[in-house]
Amino acid sequence: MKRPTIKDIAAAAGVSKGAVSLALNGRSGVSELTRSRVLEVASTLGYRPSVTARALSSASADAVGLVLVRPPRALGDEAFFFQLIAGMQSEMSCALLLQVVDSREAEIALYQRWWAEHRVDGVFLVDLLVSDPRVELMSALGLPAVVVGGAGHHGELASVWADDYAAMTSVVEYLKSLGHQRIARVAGLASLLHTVRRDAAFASSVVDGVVVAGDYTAESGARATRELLGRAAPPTAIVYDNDVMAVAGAEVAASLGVAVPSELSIVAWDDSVLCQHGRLTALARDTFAFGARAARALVAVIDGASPTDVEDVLPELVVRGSTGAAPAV
Amino acid sequence: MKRPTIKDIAAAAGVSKGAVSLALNGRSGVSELTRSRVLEVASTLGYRPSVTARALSSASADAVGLVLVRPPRALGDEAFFFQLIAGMQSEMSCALLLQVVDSREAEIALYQRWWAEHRVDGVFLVDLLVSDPRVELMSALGLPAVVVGGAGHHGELASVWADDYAAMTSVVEYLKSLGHQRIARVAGLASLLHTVRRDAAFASSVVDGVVVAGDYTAESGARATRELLGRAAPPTAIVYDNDVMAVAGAEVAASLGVAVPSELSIVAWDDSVLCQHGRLTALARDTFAFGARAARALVAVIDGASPTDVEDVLPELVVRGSTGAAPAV
DNA sequence: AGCCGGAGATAAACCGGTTTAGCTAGGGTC
DNA sequence: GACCCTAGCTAAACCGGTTTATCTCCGGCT
Repeated sequence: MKRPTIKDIAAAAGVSKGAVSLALNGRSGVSELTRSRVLEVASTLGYRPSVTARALSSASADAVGLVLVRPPRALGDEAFFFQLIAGMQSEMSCALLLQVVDSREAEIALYQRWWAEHRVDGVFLVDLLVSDPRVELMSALGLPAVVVGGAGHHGELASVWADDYAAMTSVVEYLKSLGHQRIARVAGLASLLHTVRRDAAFASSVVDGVVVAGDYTAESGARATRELLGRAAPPTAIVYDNDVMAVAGAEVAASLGVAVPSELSIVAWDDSVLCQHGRLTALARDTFAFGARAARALVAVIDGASPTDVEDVLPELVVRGSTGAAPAV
Repeated sequence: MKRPTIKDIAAAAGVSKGAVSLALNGRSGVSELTRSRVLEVASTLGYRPSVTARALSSASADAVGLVLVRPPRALGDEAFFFQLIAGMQSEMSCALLLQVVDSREAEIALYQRWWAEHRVDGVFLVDLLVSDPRVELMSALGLPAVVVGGAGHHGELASVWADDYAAMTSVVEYLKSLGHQRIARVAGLASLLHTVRRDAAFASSVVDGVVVAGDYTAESGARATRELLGRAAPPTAIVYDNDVMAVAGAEVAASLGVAVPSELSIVAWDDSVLCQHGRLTALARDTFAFGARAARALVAVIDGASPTDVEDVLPELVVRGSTGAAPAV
């Protein structure tokens, strides 16, 4: 089997390769008569331009890239990214080049390589670090990019983000209104920008708030919870940085005989089926829509729009059975 | 910024483009002296070959493809695919071109297009249909492919699969050993090959077994369960085709006041965090390892190995709190 | 001495597009 | 009628590789 090329069309239509190219791309330089003839021949031959060849002559690569730094095994449990990817796909007509690597260095090398090879038209940047070298890199390379989930403005890059600071504040206010005083937080990786944001918001709205570090795994969630509940003055409410840790925490509480929510209130960041079935109060954001928004932003930047920052809707607190009034002292 | 090309190396080393190409690819036609000189120049210049250009002259595209036919929104809940993708990535050094489309026709068109454009070196075929046109297509195109999860042999294609028939039989035997007589099944899409397999196994091992169709969504699982429990002689055990439907079914049972497992036993196909937290007995397979195996198979086929069928380990039944002895009559 | 063969290299064609330079014919201007 | 523009098209270069045809040189064999 062999696909028709631009040469075949040129021959069939009795014009030159160049004319065909002009005609197909809707550019001036050919008469309307010729253009329509070329288009007709192209469609009857079932012509599809080769993205590969086109990318070579410095045009579109018809793909955007996403690199995830993560131990591959851990990826499977993170519904967040899959939701995000699904959302991105819904707004893109091109393909997504996805690769999982195990280090930040490999990630940067990969972005450089993709750029050098004209493999992608643009990229998504996720898991933004506090001072992220990728932001600089993208500007230097001139590679269209969208920062996903990193609050604030980043160099010359477009960004799509949710206000973690305000969200954290609202969660704490909610817990306070229920009478909670000793509120703890099980945080995510400290190197990530949004962790720092949430930390800051938490610190400024809670007096004597305790923060324990986690790494998004169930084990770390369980460990942190056990540590917190074993204290002399255990917290009456815990806010977890993701759903997996929250669910693990709820189980630890149950196994220790700590009643939820009468003795301990639990809030999860990011809603999921897991929270729904565990009846956990969760800070829900529409990750799918978030991904879709990011994709729209990237497509816009690739099309030459000047980079803008898009703030996502504020996550909404979905109250379920895991939060309640603070226990009487 | 500009990456060095093969021409730059040729100039720097004082040889021709052709010689550089031969030297870099370890092919004969250049002296060892020249080869080492070229390699040295290439490394000092930081040369990286352009996959795009290489793909054009009918060589490797350094990517493999995966097309998912699915309403994008639904994708996010299917941890299965993400696990699978994560596993694939762990065994591949190249990138994965991922695209979600909404129809079988679009899927086929996309495979053809990717092939025509040399965009991928091979593809994964998932969600195999009973008589799947893609199998024929791959052979016709000569595009390396691996059938993922479709039991049995498929034309000239390699395949990686788990024995659904034996697995279903073992589940039923387990339930029978607990004394269950009225066993029902909430099936997945009838068009999929593995559904047919499981149906056949179910039919041959259960007398008067009831099968209700579902579509993997929580809603369909709930609906099917409600229907089954409303019957004159409701089943004492239900086997669901995925985890989402099983969890939904468990909730329906709870809301109807049907005790699990004393009045109703529940088994889910595919284990997940959802089942773990819902304490559901589940048929667990290591999806990550499954994906890794599929990737290895595809890499082998791309490297010219003759296609083979790899049978995955038999899924293991993880007994949790949702199954127990059948209620006394 | 004459012939053959092979190693080592180069120039050029090719992959499938885009882009630029150049050519031709027709119309308008003075 | 000479001159200039421009529309419409073609030929050719180019992107960065691979591959093939060709050319030269050198050694071995008869």
